[in-house]
Amino acid sequence: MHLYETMDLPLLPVLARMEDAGVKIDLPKLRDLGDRLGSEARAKAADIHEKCGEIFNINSPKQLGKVLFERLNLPRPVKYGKGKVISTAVDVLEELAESHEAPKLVLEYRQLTKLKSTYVDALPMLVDSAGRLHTTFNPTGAVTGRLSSTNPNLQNIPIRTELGREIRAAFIPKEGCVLLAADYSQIELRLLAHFSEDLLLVEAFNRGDDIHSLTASQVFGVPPMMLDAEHRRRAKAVNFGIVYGLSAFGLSQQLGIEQREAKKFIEAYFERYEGVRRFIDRVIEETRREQKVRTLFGRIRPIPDINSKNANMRGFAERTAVNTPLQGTAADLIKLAMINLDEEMRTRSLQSKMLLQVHDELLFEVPLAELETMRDLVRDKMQNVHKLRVPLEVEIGVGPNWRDVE
DNA sequence: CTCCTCACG
DNA sequence: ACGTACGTGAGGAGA
Repeated sequence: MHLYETMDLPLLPVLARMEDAGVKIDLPKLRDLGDRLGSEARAKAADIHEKCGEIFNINSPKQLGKVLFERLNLPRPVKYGKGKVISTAVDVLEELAESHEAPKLVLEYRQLTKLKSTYVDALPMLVDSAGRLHTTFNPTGAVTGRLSSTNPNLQNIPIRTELGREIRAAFIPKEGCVLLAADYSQIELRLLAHFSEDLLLVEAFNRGDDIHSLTASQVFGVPPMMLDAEHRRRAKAVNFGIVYGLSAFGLSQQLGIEQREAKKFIEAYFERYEGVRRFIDRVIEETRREQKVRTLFGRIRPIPDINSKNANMRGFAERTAVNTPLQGTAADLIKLAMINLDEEMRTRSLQSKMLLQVHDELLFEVPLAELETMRDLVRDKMQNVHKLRVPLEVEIGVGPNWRDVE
């Protein structure tokens, strides 16, 4: 039996049904939001032009760079951006905000125009006559085995800012239904525990401990009772870094700390989580021999650059080799769960519809009469999709729109 | 078309 | 000494 037969092929009709179902959109809400974003963006632009003493196209990184670095003479970022254009990306503008009012305004302007152009203006044009929006899922969209979503991409609907969440609130269920969102909690770290068999990590997940607090306690040498929010925030970044194949530089950028300090955190981490260190070493070594990595279910990703003479390319390849089994196995697991769930829903003639998959989350439209049935079914099929050395936890939220699911 | 930027997990 | 966190898709600028 190959992956293709057990997983990728059976997933196709499931994806087709999801695409066909589509998700209902609150068009008046989007229109109101568009008006708000539009007028706020115009006001913001006028403010920027006044503070800079010049009218220019703020959307043009080239023109913006000229104004900031030549006209206003703001300090150039350390990393010049090897090209001709000096970077005006978020982290650069955040730093410049300390020297002048304009960069902060530009960031606010960018948020408004991003939300308007990419979502509020673009999505309504794709809504069908029934008020529903249909994406296309690409089953092989990502090299790791993840899906991707296009035309429109419904896997990057805003959630991180209050204003962005207004867009999410425009995703609604049809009459008589609610939306049910189910997401795997820390699935990649659980898979790291599974693969590495690291004692601390496995036992922590089996006890149901807060994993970021544990890492904070281990890395910073602070007793659990004495941890504050900042400890936990930094530990969370360390855990993310481990999954991505971290470097001291990357962690220091992420946390805004010295590279020396980041290096100490990383060393402390591997001293405590020896199983994780061995796992990373083993994956890199195996990848060097085979020039490829595999997920738990045998999905293969070639990593030819793992033996490159170019240290930079080799570094990329090594981080990729570490990350792929984690990201890729998570993708395999949710694909399997989707197949099993779809099968069960059809067998039981349920009217609920699976609508979207966002990498570690599934979204359903559920008639009120099926709510408790679906809660139990979704949790069961997702959590028990495959037996691992640690439990898989699924958080389920229900609500009148995609923002207010809890 | 490529580059930059930024939305998500 | 070098450049650096993994994986995507989309819109606007500019050539």
